[in-house]
Amino acid sequence: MGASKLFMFDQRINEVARIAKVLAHPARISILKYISEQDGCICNDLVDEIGLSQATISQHLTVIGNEGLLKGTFTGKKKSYCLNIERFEELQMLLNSFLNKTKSNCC
Amino acid sequence: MGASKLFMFDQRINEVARIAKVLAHPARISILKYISEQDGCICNDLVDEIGLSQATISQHLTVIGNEGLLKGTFTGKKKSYCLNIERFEELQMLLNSFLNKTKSNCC
DNA sequence: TCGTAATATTGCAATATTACGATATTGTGA
DNA sequence: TCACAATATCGTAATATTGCAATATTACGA
Repeated sequence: MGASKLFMFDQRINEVARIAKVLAHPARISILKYISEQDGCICNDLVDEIGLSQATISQHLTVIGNEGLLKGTFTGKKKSYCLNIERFEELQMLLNSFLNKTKSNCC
Repeated sequence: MGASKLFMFDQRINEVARIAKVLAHPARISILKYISEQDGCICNDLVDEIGLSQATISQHLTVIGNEGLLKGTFTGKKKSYCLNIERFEELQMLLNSFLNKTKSNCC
């Protein structure tokens, strides 16, 4: 019942799914978009921009961060987030590697 | 509280998230992988292959199908699923379009 | 027509995710 | 040190997803 039979899938497959999960919520897409547009940004900007509560934004940032997609630096009491481009590209490549392999043969 | 504040995000953003959501579960990744490897396949094969119940597999197939990723043809009482490559590539392009735009500027 | 095989749907239980108020933490400047 | 601003974490409610047994549907062959 319920979820989490993840154990039964091989690592590669779980990895692709995990990457996709980060992108699977519009708030996180918005956050990534905004961060990239701002060339570094701040959580509170996101709260204003996206219109979700500070707690919720912070939570989404954690989800994105857990996949290694963010570099955050404190400047004073504010935290500047920006993309970890290397990791970002790595994930994009993993995704595309799966997608390309999948579409290569078909009926 | 809880979920679904999707209305507040623009269409483009919701679309990317929706695409990612299809890929956000290892069972669905496995299904896509298996279908592509088999050059057309059958639901019951998937049940054996993936080890989830027939009902669950069928459900996942519906999720994948709702994004237009499957073409199913009945041959007798069996249903042959295969990838809708055109749609598959379209989604891949949408994803990459977002990812590329996002990573292009950074601090 | 019946029985059977393959797939879909329904109903429901278990989990996971999302959201937010309240509170904690951390750093700054007075 | 104290008050304040920015961010993180906790607790909890609402919603969504996942999974399966049971049942329905559909198509075939006898």
